[in-house]
Amino acid sequence: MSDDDSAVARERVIESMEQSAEVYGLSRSAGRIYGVLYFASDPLSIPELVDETGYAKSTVSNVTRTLSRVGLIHRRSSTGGGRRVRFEAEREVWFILQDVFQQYIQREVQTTLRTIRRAEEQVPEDAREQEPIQNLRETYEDLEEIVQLASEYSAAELREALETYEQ
Amino acid sequence: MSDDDSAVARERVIESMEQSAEVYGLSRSAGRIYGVLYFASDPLSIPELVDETGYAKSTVSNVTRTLSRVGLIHRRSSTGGGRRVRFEAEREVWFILQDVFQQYIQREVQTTLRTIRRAEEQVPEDAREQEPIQNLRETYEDLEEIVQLASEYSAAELREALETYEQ
DNA sequence: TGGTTTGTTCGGATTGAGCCGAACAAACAG
DNA sequence: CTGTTTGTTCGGCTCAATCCGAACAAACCA
Repeated sequence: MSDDDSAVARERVIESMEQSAEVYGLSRSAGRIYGVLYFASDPLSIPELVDETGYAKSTVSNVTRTLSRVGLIHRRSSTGGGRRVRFEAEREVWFILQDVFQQYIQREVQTTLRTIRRAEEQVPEDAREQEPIQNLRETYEDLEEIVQLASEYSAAELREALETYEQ
Repeated sequence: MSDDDSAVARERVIESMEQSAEVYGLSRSAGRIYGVLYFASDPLSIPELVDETGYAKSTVSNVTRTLSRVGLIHRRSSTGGGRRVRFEAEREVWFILQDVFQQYIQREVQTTLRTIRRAEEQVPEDAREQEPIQNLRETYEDLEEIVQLASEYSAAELREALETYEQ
């Protein structure tokens, strides 16, 4: 029966999202809730998400908050200013990856670079520590530039930039 | 006193490595042990690492194993085939990042892509699930190609590829 | 107004990761 | 051969994350 096939396929993809969520530093429940919203044809409320996922109301409440903060889903304050809140998935996966990129990698690279630079200023000229710190700084400067540029391109542009390089 | 300054600078960088380790899915102890080895002028044995880091012998043993597996440090079986093992840091940070890239991101992208493709084959032609799965697949195909190409370039090459694109 | 639905917040149970110390195994030194 | 050094493995402790249920607050409905 084709309905079954659809359901199975959908479940497979959602399970895959659960796993991906862990890689991105989120919980499995976050992956599942995002997945359910990704396949939903309309925005869902918290009770509906409770039905679909089997998680407790409190869990759904907390997870939707973090997912909204990170930009994976969007809060649609219900029409009429009512209390009922609905959530919609951000379906442009590339946007999500860019966000994660910026919020995690870029921040990480920048703070690391700042620390390295301060350390490099502090270390005496002839110290044994000077060279390794300098090497570290140079790599991270490359990295900062790469991450900066990469975050500005779309997936297709990025792909093309890499494919056409080295003529 | 310049020795102090060196020590402080070194400690700052190592603390930064502790933090970075967490981002890469490793423990803080892994970051510190790598850091100590990164600054060491010679390869260090487990007892020496215990002295330098303050961690228990068992912790150092376990952490060095995982760090070796991931390629962050190298096991130097002692001269003469003795039992004593020494560890040396991989100091080409870009190599490390490439490895992490390949072992985590690339693997993750590929397994996800495989799951998506299987799901896409299974889902009926006219099902509501078809389009979102197809979108997902297309993004991940771009992503796979990007990650593949990026992992083959050096930091400088990658930087240049992005900088010269679309001038 | 009183009852129902929705969403948030709190405390607690469960689980897993990280680290430790002790026991063990293997190599070496005397 | 005996004692020491080195490295691994095992069980246990602690802490943090995840999730749950209950209590609460806010909006809606009759």
